[in-house]
Amino acid sequence: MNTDNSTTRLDFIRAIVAEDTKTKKWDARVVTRFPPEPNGYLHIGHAKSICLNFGIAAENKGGLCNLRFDDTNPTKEEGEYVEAIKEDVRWLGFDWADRLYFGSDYFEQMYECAVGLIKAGKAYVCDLDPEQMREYRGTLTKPGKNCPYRDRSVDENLDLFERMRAGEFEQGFRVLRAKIDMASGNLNMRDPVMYRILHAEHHRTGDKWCIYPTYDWAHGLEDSIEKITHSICTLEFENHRPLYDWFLDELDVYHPQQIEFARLNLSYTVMSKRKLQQLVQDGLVSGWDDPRMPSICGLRRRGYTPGSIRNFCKRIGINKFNSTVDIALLEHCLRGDLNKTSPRVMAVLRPLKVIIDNYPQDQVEELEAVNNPEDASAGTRKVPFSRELYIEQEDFMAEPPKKFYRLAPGREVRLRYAYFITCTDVVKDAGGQIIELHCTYDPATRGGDAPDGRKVKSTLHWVSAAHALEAEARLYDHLFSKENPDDVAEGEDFKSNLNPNSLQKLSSCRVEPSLGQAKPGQRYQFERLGYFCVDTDSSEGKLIFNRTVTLRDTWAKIQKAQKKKR
RNA sequence: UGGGGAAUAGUGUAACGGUAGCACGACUGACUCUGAAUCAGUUAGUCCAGGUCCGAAUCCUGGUUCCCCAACCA
Repeated sequence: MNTDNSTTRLDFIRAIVAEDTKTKKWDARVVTRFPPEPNGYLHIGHAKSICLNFGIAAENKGGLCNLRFDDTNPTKEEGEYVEAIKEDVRWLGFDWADRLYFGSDYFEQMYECAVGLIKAGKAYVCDLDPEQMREYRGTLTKPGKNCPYRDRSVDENLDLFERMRAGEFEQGFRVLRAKIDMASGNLNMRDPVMYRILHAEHHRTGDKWCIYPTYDWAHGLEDSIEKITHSICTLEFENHRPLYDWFLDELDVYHPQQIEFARLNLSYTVMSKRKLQQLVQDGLVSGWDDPRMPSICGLRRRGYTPGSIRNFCKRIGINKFNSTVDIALLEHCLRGDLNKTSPRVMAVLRPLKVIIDNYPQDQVEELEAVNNPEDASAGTRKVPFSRELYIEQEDFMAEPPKKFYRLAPGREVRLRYAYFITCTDVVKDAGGQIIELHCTYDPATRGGDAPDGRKVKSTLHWVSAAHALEAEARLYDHLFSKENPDDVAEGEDFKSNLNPNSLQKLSSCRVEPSLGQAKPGQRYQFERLGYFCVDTDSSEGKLIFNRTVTLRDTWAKIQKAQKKKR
């Protein structure tokens, strides 16, 4: 039974693609591309675009999606980002096969095209400096005016452009502009710059070039050269579409269709490259791969699965208006995936010692535990049980409030896969802090069931004190404490909304011995606590776990509600 | 009198002139050796005002609100 009707309900972009395929607009070809600029790391907003572009290609017979680096600005871009981006796209589960391209590979062709445009009288070399150009451009409400260089002869333009390429001029002096319309209501059409002089080393072309194409000039050409059918980009490029079309029309070359969709916004986090960069630079997070970051590498380190991110991207839809998706949906997708695949294990985050007074002093039993109730093939494992154990501090209350049905004085609970125990005594230190519990166990309940059929209200996780491994756990919460981090008081910025409790490190956790071999990246469910994965900082001698996401926690909600009442 | 986009439950999205549906969240309840998962249910919506029509989220008119654009960034 498949009630997933997402395949029959097409978003507006897929609808366009389907229609074009039907009418054979592009000879029934479907070719998309994901065109990152290698000047930073990918984040989950990029994942939306990646899933869209690679997804559309995969859903259509013979469809292709290229990975193309839009590397037209050597002052901002670096080769190191290229590898990181490739790794992230691959990790997300997409394959560009042999179609890895770079805008810089087309520089020569672009140059030839520009020469053609000059010859056609559609482009000219302009000597205005940036400030003058701004003045000539006009404003949103006032038309611009033609610059004095607009009517240079074709020969003069050709000569100057050639000399720009030859490196005769200083950086910032002289640009090549398209001759369109200085009075256009669309500022992008007011004779946009096509080439600027940049005496900078390019990560791929080295010092071969000192003029570089701007986005508007380069992007459509890149799409055209690669015979892209649907050039999908974000909303802010809508104003650029007339220019995209103008260039390709004037050049009279293959002309893809540009389609714009809305970026992803997520509650409790920021998505702009600039802001994320700032968090890294200011040391407010440990790096781009800090598990609290919405970057792909951050999510990966946190323990997110590629499948959960893909599923999320499928469910948020595609539209043309700004919206903010509740991060709870991302977490829902994550839990859904992790629940099916994560081996269960017992770990105690904040240990409280329990002594089973009537359990033989040096006896150890190996009790059988289920690895994954969602997956019978995951099998079972043995967990050691002994007289001294640790349970979770919050699983005991000396004076239990209503609806607390874990351990309390005189109360009987089950230790998972082990025995029923009853609390007989509470030991406190001088300061009144509970330091250990004394309990008795019922030998007849071995394995966790009472032969007389009596029930207990709750089941606790535990570890054997002598056998447990010490570990560190890093508990994460939302990076920002406000749903919209940009919602700030006058004079403040988004950083003032950082959640001071977004990271909590617990260094004296105890985990069951089966975790001794755990390798970085491996994911587990710590029963009753959440999903955890081994951090890259972890080593054989020092286990470190990241809490990927908590389990849904009804008790926490009840507590919250009770607190509110008071 | 700049130009371009867009408005559907708290959130995200369907419905393309014919019963406003789905998911997340929240709230009930069932089940439970994870207060998890699972299952059942409740909650709540067409930006506003007119108009066309037997019938409007959808078409028309006029408003309102929000987003993008004045880099030699992408």
